[in-house]
Order: sequence, then C-alpha cells, then structure tokens
Amino acid sequence: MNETTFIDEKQFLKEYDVTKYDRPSVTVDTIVYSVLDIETDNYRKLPEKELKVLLIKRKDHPYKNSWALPGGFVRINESLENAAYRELREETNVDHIYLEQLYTWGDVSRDPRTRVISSSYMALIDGTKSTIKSGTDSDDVRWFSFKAKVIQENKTIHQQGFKLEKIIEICLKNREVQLTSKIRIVNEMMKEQKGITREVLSSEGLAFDHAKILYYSLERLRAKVEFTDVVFNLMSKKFTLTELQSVYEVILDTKLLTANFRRKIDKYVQETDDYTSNAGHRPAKLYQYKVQNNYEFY
Amino acid sequence: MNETTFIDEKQFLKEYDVTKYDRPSVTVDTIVYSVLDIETDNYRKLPEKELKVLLIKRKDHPYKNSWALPGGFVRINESLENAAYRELREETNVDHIYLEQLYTWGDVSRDPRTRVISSSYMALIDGTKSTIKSGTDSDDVRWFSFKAKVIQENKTIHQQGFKLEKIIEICLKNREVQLTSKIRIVNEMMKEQKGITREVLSSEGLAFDHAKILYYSLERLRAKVEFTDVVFNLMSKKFTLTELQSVYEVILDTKLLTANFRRKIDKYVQETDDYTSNAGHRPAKLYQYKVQNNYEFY
DNA sequence: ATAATAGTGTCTTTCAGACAGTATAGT
DNA sequence: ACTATACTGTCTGAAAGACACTATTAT
Repeated sequence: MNETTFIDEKQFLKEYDVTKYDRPSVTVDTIVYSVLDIETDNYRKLPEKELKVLLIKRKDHPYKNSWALPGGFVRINESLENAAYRELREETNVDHIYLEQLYTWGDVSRDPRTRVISSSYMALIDGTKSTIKSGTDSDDVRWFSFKAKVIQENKTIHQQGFKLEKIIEICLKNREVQLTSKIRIVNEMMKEQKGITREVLSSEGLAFDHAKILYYSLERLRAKVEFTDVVFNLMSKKFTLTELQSVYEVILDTKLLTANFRRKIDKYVQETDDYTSNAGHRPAKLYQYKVQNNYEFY
Repeated sequence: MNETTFIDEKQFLKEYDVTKYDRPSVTVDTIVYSVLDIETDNYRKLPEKELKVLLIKRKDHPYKNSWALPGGFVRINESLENAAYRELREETNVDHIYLEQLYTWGDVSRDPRTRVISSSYMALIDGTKSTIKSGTDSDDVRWFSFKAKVIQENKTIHQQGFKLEKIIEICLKNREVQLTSKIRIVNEMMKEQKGITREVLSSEGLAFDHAKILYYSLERLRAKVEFTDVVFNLMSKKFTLTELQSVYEVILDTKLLTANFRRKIDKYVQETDDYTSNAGHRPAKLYQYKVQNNYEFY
C-alpha cells in the first residue's frame, strides 16, 4: 500500500485536474419531426400529409453550406437535455416541445474537427403550432420532407444464423433543395454474437453522419408510434380521426383500415362537440387527446 | 460579410483548437446482468434463481470503498462501445457478451470531480459461463442479487393530467454486503408537457447516481424481455423450458402459467436429444435457442 | 408409493385483420 | 344526383389467459 494514496475525498477532489486527460467534445443533435399538409387544388379533397424534418444550413466549417440537424456543443454547466432545448431555441425558435433522448453516437471519426460524441434527441411538434414555416422564415432553417426506402436487401443464411444487409436511400426535399443519402445497415445474428452496424455510404448536402442518425430516429419513431401514444405530440388540440389516421399512415408508410384503426385508438381519444365544416363533403367530428392514467416505459 | 471568414475547410480544420472550449469528461458504465442459481438443501427441489448484477469496489476517490458499476473514462481514440468492452475486460474479466447502449446521463453534478457525462450500457451474460463467481475471485468484483420494490406510490389527478410519484427501494446483496438505495421517480403527464424525473434519494455504499442507472436498466430489461428474445443471452447453450421460465419470472418478478409460457416461446426454441438426469423427479428435455430469421428493432 | 417436476389439451376471452355497408355535407 | 369523406357492424382467425389433467423419474 502506497502511503501517498492516503488522502481523503475532499483533498482528492481539490487536487483533481481534468486537463490531465484527453477529453472528447460532446454535442447534442435533435431530429425535429412534424407532419404537415401538402396543399391541393381540388377543393373537396382532403390535403395529403408528409413527414417533415427540420434542418439548418451550416454557416461555418466543417460542412459549410451543407444541411444539418439542429444542435451543437454541450456547455459545461448545462444538462444534455437543456443543451438540446437551448440549441432548438437558438437555432430554430422552437420551444416547449416533446423531447426524448434517442442514442449517443460515439464513433471515433464522426467529426473531422476532433473527437465528438453526440447525443441525439427526437422532438415532435404539432404541425399547426410550428412557427417555422418553409419559405417564410430565415434562409437557413427549413422543413424537409423525409422519405426513406430500402433499395437493396440481401440475406445470407449460414451455419448458425444469418446476415441481413440493407441499403437504404434517404430523400430530404423541399421546394428548392433535394438531398439524397445512402446508408448501409448490416444485421448479423450469429449463434453467440449479434450485432448491428450502420454506415453512411454517401450523403450529398447532408452534414456529418446525420443521415444515419435520421434513419435511426425514423426506426425509433415507427416503433414508438405502434406501442405508445407519442403521436399526439404531432397533433393539434383538436383533430379528426381521419387526420390522426393519416399521421399514422405517413409515419408507418402504410395504409390502415379505418374501422380497425378507430377501434385501436379509441382509448386515446375523446369526442368534442365540434365538427369540421365547409369541406365539400360530410363533416367530421373533432376529437382531442384523452390523458392516460398509466405510464408506458417505452 | 467578414473577409477573414473566407477560409476553406482544410485550413479551418488545421487551425481548429479543441482546447478553446470547456469540455465535459465522458465515461461508460455497464450494468452486467446474469441470472444465477441459489444453492438448495433439498436434493429433489430445483434451485431457485436470482437476478444478479456485477459491481466493483472502488479503490480510489471519489466514493472510495463504495461499490460501483464497472466502467470508466472513454479514451480519445476508442468508440463508446469499445470503451465499455475494454473496461469490462480490464475490471471484470468478462468478454464477448451481449452489449447494448441504454441511456446517456448528462446531469451537471453527477460526479463530484468534474462534469462527467456517462453512457450506460447493459450486458447480459449466461450464468454458467460467467468466470466471476461470487467469493472465488478477487475481493473487488462481485455478483450482487438485485431486487427493486415500489415502497410508496402517489397519484395526483389534476385538471389536465396526472402526477405519479413512486419511491423505489433497491436492494443489492451478497454474502457479505447489503446495499440499499432509494430513488424517486416522478411522472408528470400534463396536457401539453409530459416528463419524467429520476432522482436518487439515498444510496448507501453504492457510488454516484448508479442506483438510478441500475433501476433504469431494470425497467428496460423488463420491457425488452417481453417483446424480444434477449433472454437467451442469459441462458446456457442447452436449457430446460422450466429454467427458461424461471429466468423470465425472476426478471419480471411474476409467476407465469407453464402451458401459456411454452406456447409463447415455442418459436424461439428448438428441441435437442438430451435430457436432464438424476434430478429426483421426471427428467426434462433440453432445448436450445432457435436462431430467428427476422430482426427486431427494439 | 411418493415427492417433485415435466408436459399437454382445451375452454374462454380478447384483439387484430378484412370487408361490406350506411350516412351526410357541399355543390 | 354526385363526389368525397365519415362512420359502423360483423365475420374470421390468431393469440392470451386460466385451469385441469396426464406423465415420469429417483428414492
């Protein structure tokens, strides 16, 4: 036993010097989702909806002029969550929204500047409340429609498991810009070891590894939408059941059967006395979210 | 426009100086789970099982001599996951196991030394393979039985939502030591804002905010066990269905009906030709994990 | 024979999927 | 009357829950 190690905790902390160690930098990046209407010409038809993501145009190096997820460095005296909220306020003028931590990305070479570890958050915002409207705001904060599709799938079954390789194409589009990225997801499931690897293959106009983070968030959003009531964070105070259904459909990228859908979400909604009007067809009853009594971990 | 900002990305990166900014330190902490048998006296009775967690005794300040989750600082040139694996190897001699990121804890005052952000990982290890056996190894790595119970629950329903407050007592025990912690979980679900707060109330002999991290991991483990096939990472190569059932029961802290359980897990298992023997009662068929063809996101 | 576990059959209820059908504003 | 959407009833089959019952080994 070394005598010199016999110092008490108070003294130890006083002498503690962080600068002795090489430290990574830490950022937060937030995927802000909304589901917004596409304007239509036919006065009787309901507007279609699109899944949107908020991106900002980078004003500085690296990836200058590319688009990126809103986010930035975590300050030494703020929590991760507060950092995410602060960056959202500063960069996009969004506040008081649903925010949830997703995953922390710790690859060594994610960022060309230095070692940067990034915690990603997912935010959901009611489309009608969103103050950032495409085109009307400053040049560098925009909603992009977000579509992902599997363009290649490869399954190899060997001895004691399988390997599933998927190439996914991600399309981010608004009136002026279109960004396309490709990512590879490899899912190896052997007897003993199972693992998943995500890798950006190409990413034009989209900064860092944000394509991969975006796709991860979509997988998570889809999973949450099926098991929880997060969707209501994307709805305005009052909504029709058809609107609610199309939000589900846009996120899950499938069509649902109305009767079954209504049965399933019945417990989450509550009638109001109001109806839609002037729609060129039968008016729909407006509903609101019925606050739940229990808590879902996921 | 400032002329001096017109430098290209290459030059920008060359001149980039990390030390200009205050950076937090980053650690990883891993909750290593196993389900182990308790020895019994009655030769005919099957051994009961217990949920175990691996803790190490801290040799240095802060929290010297307290128990803590295995983990440590992330090095500048290793990924988060590699850091978790390395620390496990170094501290507990555990390798090649199922590892999954859980959550990143970013409160400002988690650590008395300095600002420390910690990514927590969950590891699952087959009880028979575990080289660290309580008592036989070095003094400072031990399996603790892990039990959590809600000792107080308080629900307030107000105007547009509810507030659910739970006090949870966590018990970590091995032959020599017993650690007891209390944490408070507040679940506020208002019309607009929903949020969850986790807070350590007291934690004797358990370092940092590890009580809260432990409980979070238990919630996650329980959720995963119900929807996925992670459990098989806790099983040895061959096992009886009764063993499998007790692993579920120990994790979920409930009794299950055998017939229903077997129906449910049927698709995950595969018969072998072997049976248990010398058990003092009817021998049981041994099964093994049947590798699945699809991939579950959660 | 007995203790203790292993393993199966089946009834009931609940829930998801599919589909057909009726209802109603605005022009 | 027609268009486009709003909303409902019911059949089917799968899965979850409950429970009773039979089978088999070591001592």
